[in-house]
Amino acid sequence: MARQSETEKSLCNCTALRKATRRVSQLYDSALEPCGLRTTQRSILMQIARSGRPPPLGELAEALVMDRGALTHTLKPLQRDRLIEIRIDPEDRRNRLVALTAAGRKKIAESTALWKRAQAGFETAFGVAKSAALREALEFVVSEDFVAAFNRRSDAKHA
Amino acid sequence: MARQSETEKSLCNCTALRKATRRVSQLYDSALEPCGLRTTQRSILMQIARSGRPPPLGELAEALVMDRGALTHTLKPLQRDRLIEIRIDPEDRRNRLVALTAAGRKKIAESTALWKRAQAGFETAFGVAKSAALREALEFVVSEDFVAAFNRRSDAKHA
DNA sequence: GACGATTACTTGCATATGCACACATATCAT
DNA sequence: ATGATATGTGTGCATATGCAAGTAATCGTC
Repeated sequence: MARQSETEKSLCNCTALRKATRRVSQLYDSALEPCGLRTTQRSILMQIARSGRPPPLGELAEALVMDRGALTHTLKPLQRDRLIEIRIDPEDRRNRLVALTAAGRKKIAESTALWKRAQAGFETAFGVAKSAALREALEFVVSEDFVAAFNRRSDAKHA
Repeated sequence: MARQSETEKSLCNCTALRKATRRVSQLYDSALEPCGLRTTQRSILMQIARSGRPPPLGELAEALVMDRGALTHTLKPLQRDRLIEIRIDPEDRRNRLVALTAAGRKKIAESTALWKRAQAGFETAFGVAKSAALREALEFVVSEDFVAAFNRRSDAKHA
């Protein structure tokens, strides 16, 4: 008797992603808790480390698929805890270079064992191969190609 | 010459999810912008509608894979804008029943055309079948089975 | 029928994010 | 040089979330 809308599950891809992210973030954050880092914070520190040099804020934001302003805010706690340092680029004084401190590197090391446990939990539960496939799918969603295709379709707006 | 950690991509499933969610949320929110709802807000209204009756806050939070406290906060703007109403359950005065108002239903209707465009953009870019598969994968990640399996593995803690 | 345990929320505090607007610095055409 | 532009950030405001501690209402039990 119930109308369809009252019983069917949500088909929204965005909602599905947000739900899953809430759940998984809770699990990873819980695992990381002993080291005092959140997943987001660790991902920022790791991205800086992977850059091999202190990246300008904009580049870091882009790598993290994050708004510049949002990143500025998010860096505050890390800066306060002396895990990172923000310097003005002498080459171009508009740039802010985000650098890991010694404490930052140490914190990464400290968090890695905890992260591995969470990651192992995920891969055990979801499957190693399926996890890799999922990451690949999500990477595509984040790519320029995806965004372009998305907009090409929905730009059938009223522009 | 670069150390591996400086060049390899992140393998963190949680980070991958968060990145993708940021991107996709931006796209959907942008599409929904004309109606004044965010994806999260729309997903809340839709979940209430699907319930078929005003659900207690806790049940709503669970359906949305969201913390109760977080949901309480998130409902504030919707309540302020009179899209929902929160009533005390006469059957059990501890419960808060979250009900759609007429304006809420109207807002859902208003947002649906916009949502469909965003959803179509996603499905065009990612593929209809792959989208369905992705949602299914994400649904599993959200399930109790997944959480149980995740914890079984990572509970090799020091408890 | 009062007391302790349980359940359902609310609040306060902190981080996570995005957007629009204000600022500073760099570039470039004239 | 100089003003118009372009670029890279910082800030303020609003929503999104989670957790811990406090509060209210219910229940089970003696």
